[in-house]
Amino acid sequence: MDLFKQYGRQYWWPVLGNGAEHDKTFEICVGAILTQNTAWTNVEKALNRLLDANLMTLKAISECSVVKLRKCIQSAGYFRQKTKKLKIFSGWIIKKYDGNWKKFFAKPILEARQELLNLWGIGKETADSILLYAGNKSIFVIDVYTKRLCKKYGVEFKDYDDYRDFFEKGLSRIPSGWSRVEFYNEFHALIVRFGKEKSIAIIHKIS
DNA sequence: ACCCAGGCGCATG
DNA sequence: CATGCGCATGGG
Repeated sequence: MDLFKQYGRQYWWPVLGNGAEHDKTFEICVGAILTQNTAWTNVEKALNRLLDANLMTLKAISECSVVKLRKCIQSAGYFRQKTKKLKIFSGWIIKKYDGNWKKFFAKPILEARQELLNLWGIGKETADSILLYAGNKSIFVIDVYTKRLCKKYGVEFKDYDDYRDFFEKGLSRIPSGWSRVEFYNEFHALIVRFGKEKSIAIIHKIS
């Protein structure tokens, strides 16, 4: 909470306003995939290019040519892999859920998570980001910053899911006025920024 | 000229 | 099981 007082809301996702009617849930998923090991500034450029090209929809991405898609997302790096990832992801949600997010997010959370993990190109962090930020599911997202923070305080696990349990159990009391989802969202964002700026701040009593 | 960024899949020992 | 490596761009 000290971090929160210091920095305030981070407003991570959502999202590019830009007036245009596009699928914001999808935009979050695209961002989650494009930002894999990549600076967000580079991802933003790619997202804007996709918007400008009217490609920020499931249908458009899954139907557009590989060459065109690559050009749009080039700035986000690893563009060959990421093009494939976006196409696989889009094709899957269209085929299995008629492109209807509600149908997918209606599933029990762990089933939904596993299904994401079964897709090529979606690992645990990306899956959890999609569930939390796109699906508003209460899943705590772990990334390198979170692990670094833990290590600093002498907490280490070998498995990703052990970190996740640690935070989800440790953060059992949610501050009043916050939903669990909002709190996870904000907490994760703060950790990332905290890591970036190497600020001195204290998170106590996590567990 | 390096190093890093909101990872992941795959090959190797 | 657990490391190691390739993937690619742009900013410090």
